[in-house]
Amino acid sequence: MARVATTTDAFNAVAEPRRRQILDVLAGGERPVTDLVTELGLAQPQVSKHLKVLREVGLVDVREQGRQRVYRLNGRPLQPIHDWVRQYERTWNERFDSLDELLEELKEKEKRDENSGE
Amino acid sequence: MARVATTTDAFNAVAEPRRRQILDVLAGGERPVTDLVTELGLAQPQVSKHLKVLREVGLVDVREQGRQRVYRLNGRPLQPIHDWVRQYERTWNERFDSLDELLEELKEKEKRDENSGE
DNA sequence: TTGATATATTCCTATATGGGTATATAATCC
DNA sequence: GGATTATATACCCATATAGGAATATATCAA
Repeated sequence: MARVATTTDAFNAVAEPRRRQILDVLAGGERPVTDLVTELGLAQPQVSKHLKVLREVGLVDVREQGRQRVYRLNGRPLQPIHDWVRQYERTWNERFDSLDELLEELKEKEKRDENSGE
Repeated sequence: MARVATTTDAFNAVAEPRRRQILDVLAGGERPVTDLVTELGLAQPQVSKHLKVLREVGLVDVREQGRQRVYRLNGRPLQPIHDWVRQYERTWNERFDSLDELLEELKEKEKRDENSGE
């Protein structure tokens, strides 16, 4: 098998830097494709193809307006990424003071002790 | 060109679900490869290859212990992902009450107005 | 109708990948 | 030393990219 499809989930869709750029632009408000083309300095077909991927994972919505397709950001599919990464925040952040994180720490220690006794 | 290399950054390394699984296990404390093999139910060479990718982006560190290689999580490379995704939190979260986010909102509106007048 | 503009789709190609399998390497035990 | 255990690497293969280029499709303008 090859790599997981880019359209599998937001994790994969967003791994491509161009697609993150597109979302970053759309974060500033909805845009027709041509705007994205000029702002990204990418060829039009490539932009359309990236938009297709983003559409398939639900990260953007389209609205037809004359001959233009206006794309709008929909961040919801990013939430699973946020949730997953957030669990690791304490691994790079010194301060972990909430009760929640303290409990996480304890669970970690438990598992570590279990494991070292083999 | 093909897809961006998995070893380019944490975004790409972590897009593969198996590698997220590995990190999830390592979040419970450092582990030798064999433990990961049994916990993931994956073949040993595959695990080693995934670990190599994770090593190359700095998401894990290794420590030699006899004939074992004990892998340990290093979450720091995840921070850019966290930072990027966090900017989109308001797109799925109803409550955005901080001044910071309010300013973001205003900037957004500005750009949107600029854009609609064309 | 003809032409121009906006966007999507198709075809091409090079490339990296992920799993499978076999093997290399190294440490440990007898 | 020889056997076993732990891990990494090499090789093969099917596959899905991402960009490039050309073209299809649709809408608007004159």
